[in-house]
Amino acid sequence: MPELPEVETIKLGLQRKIIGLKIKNLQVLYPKGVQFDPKEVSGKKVKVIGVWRRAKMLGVDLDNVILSKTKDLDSYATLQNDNKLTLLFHLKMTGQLIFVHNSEKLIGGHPTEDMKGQMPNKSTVAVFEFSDGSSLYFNDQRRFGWIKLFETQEVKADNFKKLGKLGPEPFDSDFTWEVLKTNLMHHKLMPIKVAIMDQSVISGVGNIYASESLFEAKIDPRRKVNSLSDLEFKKLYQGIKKSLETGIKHGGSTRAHFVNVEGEKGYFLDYANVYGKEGQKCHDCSGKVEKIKQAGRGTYWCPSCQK
DNA sequence: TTAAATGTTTAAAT
DNA sequence: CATTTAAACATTTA
Repeated sequence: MPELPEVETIKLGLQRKIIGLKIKNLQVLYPKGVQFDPKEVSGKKVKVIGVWRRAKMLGVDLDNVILSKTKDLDSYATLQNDNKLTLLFHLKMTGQLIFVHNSEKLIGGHPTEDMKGQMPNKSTVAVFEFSDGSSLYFNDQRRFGWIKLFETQEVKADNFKKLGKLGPEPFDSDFTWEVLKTNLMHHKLMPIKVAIMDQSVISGVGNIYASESLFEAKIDPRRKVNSLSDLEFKKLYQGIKKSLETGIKHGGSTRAHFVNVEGEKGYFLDYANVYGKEGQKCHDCSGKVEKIKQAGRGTYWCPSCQK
């Protein structure tokens, strides 16, 4: 599930909580979801030194050196990394990462009721047990998600080339509306909503934020890419950034921050303008939100203000 | 019972 | 060859 904002939120949470911890054991409950030998990271010999995100993937850098203190958690990992290991997570549609320490819980990913309950549960794929007694649970209802193990320098080389053909990160400074237009125009005849979700066009936008972005930009999701004007590409560029920012601001689709048993409040979908709002009144006009199907996926939009 | 669910890969069709 | 669509993956829930 998680799209960029959800994975970003999880990243920010884990950076605060697991950096510096040593992995005592990796327990695997669903072997297909863990594509390496768990012994390679078990036995207290590796320590978490960094957590990062690329597209919808989450990386956890491991090392066995003593670290000096740094404020910037992002650059932490890149300081010293030669021939060290990196865990790579993809949560796909229904993945969750749940960090538990004493009575505290950090949850992120696909929102379900059981994520608040006892761990592990029936959807638990793997459990990282740290030497301080805390644990990180990787749950995945539909079991599409996975964890892989790479050499850090290998996975980070050439702007994460190993991870596939990935478009620019939406918040990188070299991502401009012109870049967005150029990449989208590789799919001239595709409906704009379908094209936005291609990860080689732009990284991290999935089904929720594609609908939200087009609503922000007031563009009909069925429009062919080559029918957009430059002004509309600019509006779409802004719409993508705005909807992703809003998602991150609200902690992604899940709370994804610390809670003490109580405290479960709303999540991003409560703030969405159109996603999941079929039949409801449009936030911006007097129209009604509709749902259509595009490339096998649901698209939500307001026909009266998205032209 | 059928459809759909926040993703990606691969095969098939155009 | 390039582009686009559909199926597949596995499970739960409406």
